[in-house]
Amino acid sequence: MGRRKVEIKRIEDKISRQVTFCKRRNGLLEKARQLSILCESSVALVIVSSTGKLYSFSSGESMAKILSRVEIQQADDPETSVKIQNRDDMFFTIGIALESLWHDFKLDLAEKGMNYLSQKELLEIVQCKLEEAKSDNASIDFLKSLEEQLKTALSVTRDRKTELMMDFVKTLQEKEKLLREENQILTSQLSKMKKSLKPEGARVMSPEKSSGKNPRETLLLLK
Amino acid sequence: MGRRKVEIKRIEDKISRQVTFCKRRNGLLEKARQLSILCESSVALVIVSSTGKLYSFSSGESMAKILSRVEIQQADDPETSVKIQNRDDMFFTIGIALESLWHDFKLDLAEKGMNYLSQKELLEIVQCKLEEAKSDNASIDFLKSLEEQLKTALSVTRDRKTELMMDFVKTLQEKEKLLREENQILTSQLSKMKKSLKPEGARVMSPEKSSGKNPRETLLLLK
DNA sequence: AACTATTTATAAGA
DNA sequence: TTCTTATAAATAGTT
Repeated sequence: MGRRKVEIKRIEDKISRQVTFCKRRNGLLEKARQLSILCESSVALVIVSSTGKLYSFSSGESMAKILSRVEIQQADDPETSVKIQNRDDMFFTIGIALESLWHDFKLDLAEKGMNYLSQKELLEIVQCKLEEAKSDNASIDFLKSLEEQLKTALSVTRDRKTELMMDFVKTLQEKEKLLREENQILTSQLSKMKKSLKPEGARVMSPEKSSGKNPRETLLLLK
Repeated sequence: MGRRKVEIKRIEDKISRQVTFCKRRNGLLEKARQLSILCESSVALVIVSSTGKLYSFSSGESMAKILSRVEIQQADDPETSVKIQNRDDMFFTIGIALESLWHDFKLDLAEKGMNYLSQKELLEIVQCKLEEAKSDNASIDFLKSLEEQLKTALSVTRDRKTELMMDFVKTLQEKEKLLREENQILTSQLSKMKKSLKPEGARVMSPEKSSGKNPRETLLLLK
């Protein structure tokens, strides 16, 4: 829809690519908004330009409703609930979670006395903050804290892997404790024997020779 | 763009709302695809109809690139990296994670010998499975496993907490190894001394009495 | 699910 | 950038 028909392939010219991005991005966002209103559907749209700038739209409401419906259903009958087994379920889940988070975020801002901002303005705030972070030369530790953030935000979500790891750590710590106890006993036995023996026989095979590691260093490593 | 101009407000007639949803949904998905190709941008779009059916599009590629760039930047200078402090950062993160997940999912399916499916067909599979799950009256345990799923699926994402725990586990395992070595040395020293001493003085203090745990059990625990 | 009259989006030019 | 405008594309109402 323009002066001439365009093939759908990467626009090579940088300038016109940027211009087209701007126009079509706005068009897409507007269409998303219209669809969500006209047809009472939930729409979540994220666009990231090739320069990394973020644009998004989300309708919220009814998706949040779906979410809460699912939650209620789950609460009613926790025994029949089924694990997410595959990526299909997961994608759907994430999609809803994303939408829900975004919706919450908007509510959050609204509560903080920004009731009169349009969604467009909200998005501008978000982008502005992200820009700030970038120009501060602060590379954001995005990914590393994703899990933690999710946990904070999605308080309903429980972390099984972490639990398992915690258990494993606990086991290891117990092992360590036992070993140290054993070590101590052996050491004390040894020193007592040495005392009772006095000079003879103690150096049949020195620990330094039987192992690459020096036990003193070892103990130091153990804090 | 039709026989007459329409106001952007909820379409009251159910039938025409559904028809419009179908038409505009397809239009929106196609526009999203075009934008992502023409302008090399990353686009993630989720649409949920008022009846709960899911439709989505995601471009992937360049978002994944952005993601890896962030990671590299982070790896280069872990000291200057900054925590996600607010929901803005988080939303962006989630948006990228979502997009990345979807992209991974598509790759996954493609690998599993479904190379010739169009994206449309892929989506149909997803929807079909979701429909199945619903009609099975199985309320999906969405949120409980969300975090775990994210962790499993986002192979690009490195999880700081997990990393820290892994490090911790590694340290513990090293400690364990050293302790075992030390233990072995002590044990061999002790047995040699016992041999050279023959009967006298060996049982000044038995390990079994100085500790509640039997060292043999301990060694068993250590595999 | 097609058709087609219109509206809307947008490519190119200014 | 922003606006203008010719034209392509999307789609509302109809069949």
